[in-house]
Amino acid sequence: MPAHFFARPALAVAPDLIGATLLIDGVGGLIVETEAYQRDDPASHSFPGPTKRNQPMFAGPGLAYVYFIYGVHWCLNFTCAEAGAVLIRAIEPTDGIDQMIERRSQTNPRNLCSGPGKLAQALGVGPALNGLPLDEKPLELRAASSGIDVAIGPRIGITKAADLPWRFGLKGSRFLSRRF
DNA sequence: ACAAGGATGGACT
DNA sequence: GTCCATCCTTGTA
Repeated sequence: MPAHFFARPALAVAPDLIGATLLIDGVGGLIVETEAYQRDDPASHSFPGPTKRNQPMFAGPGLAYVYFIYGVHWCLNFTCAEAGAVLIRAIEPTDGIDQMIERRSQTNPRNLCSGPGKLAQALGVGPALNGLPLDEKPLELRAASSGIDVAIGPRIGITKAADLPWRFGLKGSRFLSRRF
């Protein structure tokens, strides 16, 4: 993964992450679904300006941004240029599947990482990861191969700016959180 | 100090 | 399809 990969707007980074490999302590797989969140985007955590929670989004590109939602789930983002971020929404498991099964108490491969909360649990994402650089352990990222067919659609689970087509996925993948 | 609501997932009808 | 657990963050007084 080139050093400047994340030093671009989230809207440019998000589709390029489809097909990339993400590992955390050796556990992970192929990123098959992402969403872009930008600074002047009412749905973005950075929209109201700097706060304690969104600190990593204002701390520069190439960092992990981890937040807690609905009192239950953790979600993993990669920070980009201009206080943007990309939400990692689904992964096709390839490495450390046994550990994912243990963490998720779930044996169906399609239910291990098919959603932002699920993949966070399967990969052991928690507050300890917040703000960490993406090019250092325990994180490992490898760029996608060329020729990836990317599907585009509106983002999921938001009420503000819900019509923007800023969700990206690997076309035809069986590991998405939802169909496009 | 307090109330509102959320980038979800699992259980259930 | 509907319902809702559960708690952190944020805006407001």
